Amino acid sequence: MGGRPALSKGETEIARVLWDIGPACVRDIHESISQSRTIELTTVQTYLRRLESKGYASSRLQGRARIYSAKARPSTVIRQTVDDFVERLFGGDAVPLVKHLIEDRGISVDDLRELKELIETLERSEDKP
Amino acid sequence: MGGRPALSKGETEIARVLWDIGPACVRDIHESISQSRTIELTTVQTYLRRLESKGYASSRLQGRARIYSAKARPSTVIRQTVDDFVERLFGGDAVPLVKHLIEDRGISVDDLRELKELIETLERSEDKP
DNA sequence: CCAAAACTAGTACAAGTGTACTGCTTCTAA
DNA sequence: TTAGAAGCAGTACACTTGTACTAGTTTTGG
Repeated sequence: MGGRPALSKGETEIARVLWDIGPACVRDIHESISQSRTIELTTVQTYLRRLESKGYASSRLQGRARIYSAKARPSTVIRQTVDDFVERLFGGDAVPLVKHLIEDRGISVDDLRELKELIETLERSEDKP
Repeated sequence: MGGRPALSKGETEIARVLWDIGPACVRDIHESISQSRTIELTTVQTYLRRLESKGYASSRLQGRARIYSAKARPSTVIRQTVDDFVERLFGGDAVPLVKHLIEDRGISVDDLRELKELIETLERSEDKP
């Protein structure tokens, strides 16, 4: 499929920020991440370079600064990553994972209701295809 | 937390087999995996050694053969792995992942019903704690 | 008894990852 | 106008991971 090599943990962290704050320079990303943990600016720089070389980001020089933008859409990346994860840990069956998540994850009553509605909608649409 | 280093992809594959078929020697595990993909026996051996050194398995010699047993319970490992995963990809919020899974994963009508019941049970129990 | 089979322990090694330093260049403020 | 800040590209390096070979040791079928 996508052909892109999978993202590592650290790369995913950076990609999320990039999706979040949109096109940004190294410093912006670094600042965003620094709020939750310590990391060197040059480390962020390395990740961004790797993201670009794997095809998940692109960059252009704007004046003196290099601006990075996400290239793959989050939904695509999430899909691939989740596929892989479910395969790895549950042999491809998503149901046990869903159960684990809703049972074990302190999901709020409101969210539960919303999920239930989502399920009901799906049931209806699969009932009469 | 748990102190154990995280499992890699390949290690997880082996650990799942170990949970599945219970204490087993290298050859047993190898045979089980060979049904779905090609892998050298010695590769399996290496994985088992690594599982042991990371604290996820233990082994004893039974006669000439070394028998490996899982040491961590699946639920524990799954919890840790899922925690990490949700954090990494969704900033700790499980709801989007659940949505993705039930919307996008071709879950059967029967399973959907079951999930709905699970949710209803949870709603009731959280309603009056 | 002996060659082949079954096992193990040890070692290897390239690719990927996390983390970061260095050194060069261009702005900018005093 | 010049020293420090801000950028960037390049390089480094130890650790992990995936994958496997090799060389020994014990067992076993003929």
